[in-house]
Amino acid sequence: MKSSNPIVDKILTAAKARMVRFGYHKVTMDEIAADLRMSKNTIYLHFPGKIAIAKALVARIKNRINDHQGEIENKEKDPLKIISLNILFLQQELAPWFEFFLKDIQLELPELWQEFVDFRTEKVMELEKLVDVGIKKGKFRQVNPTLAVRAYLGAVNNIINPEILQQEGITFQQALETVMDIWSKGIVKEGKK
Amino acid sequence: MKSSNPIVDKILTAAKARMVRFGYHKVTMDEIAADLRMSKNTIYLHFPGKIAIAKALVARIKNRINDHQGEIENKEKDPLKIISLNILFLQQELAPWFEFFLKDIQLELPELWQEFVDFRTEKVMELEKLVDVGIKKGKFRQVNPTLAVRAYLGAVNNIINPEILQQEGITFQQALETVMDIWSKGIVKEGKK
DNA sequence: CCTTATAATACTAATATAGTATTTTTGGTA
DNA sequence: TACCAAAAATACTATATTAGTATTATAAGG
Repeated sequence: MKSSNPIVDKILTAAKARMVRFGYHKVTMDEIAADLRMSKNTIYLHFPGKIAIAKALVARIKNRINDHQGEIENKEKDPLKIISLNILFLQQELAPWFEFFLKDIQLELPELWQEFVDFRTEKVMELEKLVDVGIKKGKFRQVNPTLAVRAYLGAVNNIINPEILQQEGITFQQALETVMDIWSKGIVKEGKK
Repeated sequence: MKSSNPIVDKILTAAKARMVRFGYHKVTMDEIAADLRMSKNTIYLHFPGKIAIAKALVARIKNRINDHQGEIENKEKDPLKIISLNILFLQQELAPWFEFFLKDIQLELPELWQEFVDFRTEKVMELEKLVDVGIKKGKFRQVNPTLAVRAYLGAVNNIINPEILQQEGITFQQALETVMDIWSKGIVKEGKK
């Protein structure tokens, strides 16, 4: 993994901070420079333009996730735990980008958007394989792995939300355990089906 | 429920079609007029401006959902079924707006955004009460109703997706049944816990 | 006090678009 | 045919936005 120029890194970090919140289009080069207390010219010294920043951001997130990949599988043996940790990590890293940044990118830089989506699909498919293995081993019920993973992803996504956590007076970790609990055991009491 | 001018209705329908896909900001009055093969002046005859259209759209969706409210409860008795139908309807009606339109509105017309979010919260809370009743009656396990409903909403949201349905070769209805199945019974085989 | 790097500032040139004004077309009616 | 709305087509204005560049000011090191 190539470690990049620290200034380049600072620029990307500042760009990410804004673009994740407001989208690609609405963030101006002036704002990024102001955040960094850096001249706009200095930014143009390291990047040929705004588009290059978007591309670098996508490259960075892909690297980040790929770097962390595989660590979990070495430490955990329980397939439920492996799935849970993977989904947690994926959602934490990827979800923020979809909210605003990728909505803009989808319209303004469709090739880059496709690259991001393909990457995500690839990662999700790896999770589906894990569920599939669980089914084959007789540990899971005969559910559609794709739908099961998507359902879990959506559920986690909808609960990683500071507002709700605060409102419910629970920690992030507790919320995830609850979702995992529902996903694995369901909400219906046994014997009541 | 007041039935509005048919021209006003046409304008709103055209505006919705675009704004749901591209957001409020990116849709121009010229585009709406072109879609309708109608002069822009005619639009301005019925609406004082673009903002008024956004407000009317929000008002219309609220009316629509409120109108359909309650029908389900009269027809169904099984709480699981009631929850399922309610979540389905809510997600189908509301989810498309969040994708692009509300992202823009959140930044450009925050009061209107708040109105929409409050409305949604209100509806979700009604669902939580249903889960709560299920728990009190001993039909459901002792799960956090808020998280359970959010998890379900997120799961449904992540599966209402033409691409996935096609890829899996299943119908919309089948996908919903799967999600309901997982949500109620979990993915783990009984006796394997 | 000179030099270099970068911050601060100013500028340009292109683009977009809400809203209005004007002209043209159309379809109904006498 | 001639007239007359009403709405479509077209043109225009006025404003805002902002990527990218050029210029000037400032500060730190030698």
